[in-house]
This record gives sequence, structure tokens and C-alpha cells, in this order.
Amino acid sequence: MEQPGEIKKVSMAVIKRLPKYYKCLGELLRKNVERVSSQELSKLLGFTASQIRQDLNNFGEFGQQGYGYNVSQLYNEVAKILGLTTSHKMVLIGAGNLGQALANYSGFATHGFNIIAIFDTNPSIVGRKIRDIPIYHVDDMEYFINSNDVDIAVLAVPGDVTEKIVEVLVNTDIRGIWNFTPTEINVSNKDITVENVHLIDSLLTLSYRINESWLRERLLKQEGKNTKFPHRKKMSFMVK
Amino acid sequence: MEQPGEIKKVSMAVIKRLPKYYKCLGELLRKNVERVSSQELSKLLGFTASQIRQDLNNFGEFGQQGYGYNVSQLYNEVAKILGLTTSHKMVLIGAGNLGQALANYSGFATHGFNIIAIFDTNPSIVGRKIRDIPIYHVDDMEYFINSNDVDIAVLAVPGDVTEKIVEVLVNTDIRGIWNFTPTEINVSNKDITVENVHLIDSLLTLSYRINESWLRERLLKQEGKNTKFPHRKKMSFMVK
DNA sequence: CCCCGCTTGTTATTAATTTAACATAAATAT
DNA sequence: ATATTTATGTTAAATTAATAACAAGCGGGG
Repeated sequence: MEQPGEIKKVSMAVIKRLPKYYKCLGELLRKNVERVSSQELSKLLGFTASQIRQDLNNFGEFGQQGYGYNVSQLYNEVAKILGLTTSHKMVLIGAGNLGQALANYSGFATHGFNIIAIFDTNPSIVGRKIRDIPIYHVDDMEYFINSNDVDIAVLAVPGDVTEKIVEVLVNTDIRGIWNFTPTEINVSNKDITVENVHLIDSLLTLSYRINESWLRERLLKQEGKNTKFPHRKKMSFMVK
Repeated sequence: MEQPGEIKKVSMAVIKRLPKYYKCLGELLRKNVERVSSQELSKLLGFTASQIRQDLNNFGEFGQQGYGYNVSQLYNEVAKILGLTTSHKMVLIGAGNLGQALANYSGFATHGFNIIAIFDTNPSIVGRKIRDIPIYHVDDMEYFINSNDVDIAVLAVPGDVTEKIVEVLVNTDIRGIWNFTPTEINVSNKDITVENVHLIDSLLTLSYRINESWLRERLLKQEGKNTKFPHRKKMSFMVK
């Protein structure tokens, strides 16, 4: 069933839960809680105890029967899994509204993610600083990234220049792109990981769920799924 | 199998894809493409044609055999499903870095989401405006929301005041909360929908995936899953 | 020292989601 | 007209994820 050297792929569903574990364990640690069972975690997180045990077993055996998990140890293990043992250097690209907000936000640094430079094209801000972080011209970005061991590029530029920036980034040693632009990024055949933050999608999802109750009524009125929407009776000609 | 009046619940997996359909169809519409098949959509979106047909059939029969979908009609249907036929009034709570960035972002308005007021407690900004949007004191929020038919509250306050704000919001006619704070919101037994945007989670997920290759090596070195981490040999006593 | 209860890691079961298959109907070409 | 192609809506199969079940190991108490 399982080849000796083969490692089972961790599903995205599990990966998405890892930050929740990490944050929850961090809180327990700050409260000086020493041990925790999967059942206790279940109550705190809202996942089933079974799921928690199975999630963690993707990465190792961190607990002990009859005891549970040592909070401090498990926290450290999850931190390792998430790659938080070393700090990460980031550059921020785009110092518009969102970019400035990200630059000013101190929450990332507490987890070891530090913005060490900002890049923009606007001559009125290039040369200035945000919270001691220097703003350079985008033209200097490629050189800077390669010579400063930057891990992550935070992309907060307008959608229409995304492609141009990505073209530059794929020629650098960057490992990940945190993409706040509305443009989807496809980096094929490169070992660059992309994480998209599409705020509009999130808002539209919220809108759907707000609208859902009304939608149900509409569907009911139509007698369920068997309603036809014959959108055209006849069409003289058609453009491909 | 299916009761006459019963409506099958639309899964979250489907809902999360709706914005992608909406955006893709919008682009086709702007390019004056008149018709599109599930196969063509498949290429554009990266989902299988089968999945697209099944997703859409959750809401009705919008296509025609041998023809495909009329782009304009399908776009309008998806817009209806997402609740985008009427515009939405939003209030922004918290005019810090992120709040200001959100207030300045014009992208929401193009989809009919308008921030009509901002609330904060900082006396140095209360009374001022951002892009013509007035900033009021949080104390006036409850009254404002109820008397102005506000649909959505955008929450961009520090995590430690989230609870206080939510306590006020549940007493209003608000329909949805778009939560940018790191604090999870649980509105039990209320018809308020919450959408969380946890940026830190997103960053940690990115970090995991960047770290993944290294992690695989580590797991391999340990000979897969059979490695024990005996975290304690002996423990004299224990604090619950 | 030994038993009892607790809690893990893992296997089995169930549920959900995705993909494939196909019967059917419209559109186009002959 | 008629045949052929196209592409849907829907049912079936396969895959993936979540939950439940349980054997085995550790801790605590007598």
C-alpha cells in the first residue's frame, strides 16, 4: 500500500488547518498550559478530535497514549512544519494604499516575517522610508533580491502590472509570492510557491451567503431545478 | 431521493468557485464573446468541464445542448446568485492602516459595494473624511447602521476590541461581517454571516509550502512515519 | 507491582467531492 | 430534410476527506 521511500502528500485541507493549530497552541503556551489532549483541542478549535490526531500524524508522532500532547513540544513541532524556525526576509512590491498598510502592520514580524525593502515606481516616494524600511525603485529589485537572500515577495501592485513584476521575480532566488493583486499568477515549472489573497472573492462569497436565503426562495418559486431558462428561441446568425 | 419542496444545500466548495466564474464571464463579456462552452471555460479556469456543468446546475439550467452558454445571460445569472443585482451599503470599522487602505480601495465599488461611513475612536481622525467618506465615532455606529440600511460591516480594528464591536453589531440590522481582525468571530443563532480574512493564516500557509521540500527530506531521514519522539522520560509532577 | 482509565496512532467506515460516462437535444452542414 | 457534430444536464464511478472505532501503551492509584 505504501512504498518504502514514498511520502504521502499532505492535502491542502490539512495545510489550511495548520495555522489554526499553531495559533491555538501558542495561546495555550502563553497560558502556561503544559499538556493538552486531542479532545481538549477539539473543543478549542471546533474540529473533531479524530481529525486533529489524523492531521498531526501526517508529520510524526508527537503525542503519548494516556497523556496527550506536550503543548510546548507540539507548538515547536508545528512551528517547524510551518517553516517558522528561521526568520524570513520579505520585500514588498507596490507602496500604494494596501502596500503601505502591509508595510505598517507589525503582526508579520512577530512570526518572523520581516519586510526589509519596498519597491515602487512612483518617484515621489522612492527614496523615502516606511517604518525604517527603505523604498527603492523597482528597477533595482532583481539585484536586491538576489544579493540579500530574500525569501518572499509581497505583491501589492495594480493588477495590470502584475505580469511585468512576475517576469522579473522568476529570474530571482525568490521562493514564494504572496499575491494581493486581483490577477491570478501562474508560475509554471518553477520552484516558486504562490499564495493568492483575492479580497474580492472573499467579499463575493460573503455576498452569496448573505443572499442565500433569498436565493432559496427564488429557487422554490421556480419549483426546484426543473425550470428551464430558454435563453434564445431563434438566432439568425452567430459570432464565434 | 429528493423531496419535492426540499432544496439541496450548495457546498462551500462550490460557493468558493462562484467568484471565479463571475470574474471569468465578466472578462469574456468585455471581450464581446457571445457564447462559451463548459470546455472553453474549463481551459480558462482550470476546473474540469464536468465540474463547471455540475456547479452551475446547482442553481438552474442556464445552457443549451449543442450551443453552450450565452455569456451575457450566464454572467447575469451568476451575478444574481452572488447577490450583485442590488448595490450594498457597507460601513468600515477601524481607520488604522488596513482600514484606510480598504477605504481608499476603489475596487469594491465597481462591484456595487460602497462604504458609506467609517467608524473609529481616535479623536484625531473622527470628523475627518477619507475619499468623501465621513469618519464618525464608534458610539454612533449602532444608530447609523439601523437608520441607513447598512448590509455589511467591514471590521478592521485591533484584535482585542473585536468582541466589543461584535456585541454592538449583533444588535443592528447588519447582514454580514467581513472580518479582517485576527480574532475569530462566532455569531451563534443570529442571521449574520461572517467572512474571515485571516492574512496571517495565508502567510503561514505560504511558508509551509515553501518549506515543504525541506520538510520532506527531514521526514525521509527519519525513515517515514515510524519515528518516535519520546518527549518525556520522567516527569516528577504535572500541572493541569 | 499490577490494575484501571485515559488517550494516542491507525484502521475501517461513512460522507463529500470530483471526475467520467452517457442519453438527449440543439445547431450546423449536406 | 436529414445526418452529423456539438455540448448540455444528469447519473454513475472514482477519488478524496472526515468521522468513528479500536487495539495498544502510558500514567496514576492502590
